Amino acid sequence: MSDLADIPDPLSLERQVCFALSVASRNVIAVYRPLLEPMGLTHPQYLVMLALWEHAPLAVKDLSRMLQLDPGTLSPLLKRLEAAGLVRRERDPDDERALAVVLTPEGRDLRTDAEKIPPAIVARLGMGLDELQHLHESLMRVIAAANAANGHATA
Amino acid sequence: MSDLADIPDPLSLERQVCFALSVASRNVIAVYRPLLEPMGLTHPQYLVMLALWEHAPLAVKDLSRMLQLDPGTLSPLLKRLEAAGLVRRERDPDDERALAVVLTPEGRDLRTDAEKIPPAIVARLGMGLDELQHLHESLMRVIAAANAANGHATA
DNA sequence: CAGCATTAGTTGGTGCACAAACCATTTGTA
DNA sequence: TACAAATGGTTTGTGCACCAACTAATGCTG
Repeated sequence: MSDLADIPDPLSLERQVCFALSVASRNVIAVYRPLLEPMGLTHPQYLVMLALWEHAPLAVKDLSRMLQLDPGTLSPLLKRLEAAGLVRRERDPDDERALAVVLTPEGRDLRTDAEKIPPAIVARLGMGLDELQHLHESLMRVIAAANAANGHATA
Repeated sequence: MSDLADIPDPLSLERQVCFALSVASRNVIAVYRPLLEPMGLTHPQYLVMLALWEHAPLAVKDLSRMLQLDPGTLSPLLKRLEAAGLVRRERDPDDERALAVVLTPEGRDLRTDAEKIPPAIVARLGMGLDELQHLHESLMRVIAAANAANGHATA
């Protein structure tokens, strides 16, 4: 008679793949929170600002592709950023459907504060840069694998 | 004159740490979604069921510690699981404050379906088990580092 | 050029996540 | 034994995240 207690539990084992990923994500974001809060940003808003500092102006479609986020998620988020005075949501004159999200001067200036965040995070985590780099490579492979599994283009 | 374009952008570079983590988490959960949906479970609910299949009965406090989730998140989630007929929320007779979350027969039976999920995920991702194992170890180190940074006990 | 499919964004609904305020039970102690 | 502190959960409010349905502008094709 097979004793279930003897078999290494696949549910317990595999739980670590998805579970560790979501816990790591949430807990690392929690490290960002006290640093972002004085800037008046949430973590997703911070990511949007990163994209804009690098590539503004951007359409919702572009942000959606870069951040791999639903337009339905970005739409209200961008309105909050606009209400905070960091961005403006204009219409692209060449295509009246598309939005051109641009930075306000205040939004541009916030970059100075944001530059202090990465070193502060690394210091708080107390992990080696090489290990973080290595983790990043692993994550990129998982992202590619998940995107392929979800039928997204490999781009 | 310093040309900013020449400097490797710390904001763009570091973005990968937090950003890759959240994208990987969301996109891997998206791989689970079509498998969990026919079971009537969301991914967080699946994690709660995993904990219960292994350790029921559990108090909200125990689930909160195991899954590293706020009690305020678990409370309505457990009510939805109860509404779905998978768990019952009883009172611990020894401590009327504590809840004893127990599995219903339907909740217990669902484990049979759940056992098909881990291999299906691995197949869909198409990644080697060794690489997943390696990723898991990296994630555990990040979780420990983040917990330390957030002032949690190292447990 | 008329009409239909496509594309860009928004809206509404459900559910997760966190923080703060709150309530009830227990525990510790003066 | 009364009462204050601590503990276990719930509630409320804000903000993500996804999906499906919708609107408006554009493009394509007969």
